[in-house]
Amino acid sequence: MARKTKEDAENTYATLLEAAEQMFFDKGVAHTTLADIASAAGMTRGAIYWHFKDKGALLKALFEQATLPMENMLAEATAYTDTDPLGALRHMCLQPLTTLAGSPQQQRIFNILFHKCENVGEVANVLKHELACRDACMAKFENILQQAVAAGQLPADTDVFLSLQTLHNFTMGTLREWLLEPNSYPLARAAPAMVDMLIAGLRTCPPRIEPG
Amino acid sequence: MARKTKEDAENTYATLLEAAEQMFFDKGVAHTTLADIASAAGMTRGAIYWHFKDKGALLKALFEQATLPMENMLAEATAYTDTDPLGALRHMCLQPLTTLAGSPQQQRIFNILFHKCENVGEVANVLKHELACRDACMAKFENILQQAVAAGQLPADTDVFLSLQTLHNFTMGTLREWLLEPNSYPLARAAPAMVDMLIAGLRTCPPRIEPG
DNA sequence: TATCACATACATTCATGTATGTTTATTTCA
DNA sequence: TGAAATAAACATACATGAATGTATGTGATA
Repeated sequence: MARKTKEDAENTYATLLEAAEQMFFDKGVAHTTLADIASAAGMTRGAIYWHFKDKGALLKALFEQATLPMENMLAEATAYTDTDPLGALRHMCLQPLTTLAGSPQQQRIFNILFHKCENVGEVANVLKHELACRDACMAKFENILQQAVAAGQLPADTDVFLSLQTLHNFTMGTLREWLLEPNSYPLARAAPAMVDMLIAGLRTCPPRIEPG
Repeated sequence: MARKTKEDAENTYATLLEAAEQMFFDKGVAHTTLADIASAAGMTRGAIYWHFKDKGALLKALFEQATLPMENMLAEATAYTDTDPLGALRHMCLQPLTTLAGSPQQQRIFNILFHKCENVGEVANVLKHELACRDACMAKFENILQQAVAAGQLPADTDVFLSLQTLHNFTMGTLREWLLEPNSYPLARAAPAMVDMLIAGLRTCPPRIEPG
């Protein structure tokens, strides 16, 4: 057609992102063609090539929406200072689980991340940013764990690194596995019990620094 | 070339599988062409089309190698009868972690499973078998958990289902995350400490059956 | 009137599937 | 037993379709 108003253009930009999200979710990143996305958005590939360089740029724009909540969590957790490290830890473990359970859009995006894309080549490059965000989160986590040890909430010989890994692995695994069958159990209600169990384990039998 | 002896043929079959494994690992399932695989195996696509119907059949054959250890674990766990359910549980949680840590080939295959393929369309169909195996494992797990409750090793009001999910999520998450950076820590040595922590949490603060 | 925001048309590449060729191990039969 | 026939185990060649990127067209808007 023709030139639209600036608002119209931004609208089609968003529409294209939504269509991409839907198509990636349905057919996987590698198997969705730009024609698929354009068609789902009710346009042609011309619109896509106008707003994005290629499929990789589309994916990157899509995933950048997903890192925002992570960064929010980071900022929020920083507010929780040293009054109750273990409580902060609990909160930080819970946060991604409950927010995911409450946001269908995040569910689609993380479903794409976990199950609908290959971590190779161009996509891997896009995911570098996610990894950086993850590392920042884990650094924060480790910091809080150390505070918990220092505050006497955890045994002195706790292996902070392994504790960190355990919590992280559980969290990521829960996100991934729950997304496979979101109706198998209510994540938002179940998450507190799960996390409390982990923290109880952390207090009674934390991973110790191994000799050798 | 021409007709080889039967042994030769089986040899090329295995070679093709190895090449596919390597290429899937390097470039992802969707982005590896049959020409890539054939070339890596030192042959042409003719060989592939002779031994396999298409790429999906190749992938299926490759993944069937991966389910074998799972089924072994299942059989092995069945041997552990009701003398010590919690001990059996510990063993079953540990098994996949330690075997993965010890088998480079399993590491490649599971890496493909987790990070190098899209769970959509044809591939999703191939993975149905894995899911079925997983379900069998989880049923066994649940059974053992119930035995542990019955034997008094776990509180009577333990939510067996949620306990199961928690352990399962941790296990899958650990496999996935460790494969992203296998050198970040020695999984085989770390796994016992991690699993013991989880089981301690299970004993001291298991997920309870929620009212409502 | 220029340019924005697309749609349309075109050229190219690439992967797939199939059809056919080729060589050699088996089998068969005299 | 030995030669011809068959069929196994691939390689090669070809046809097809699909996806991409780009080039160009076009109508509204500022």
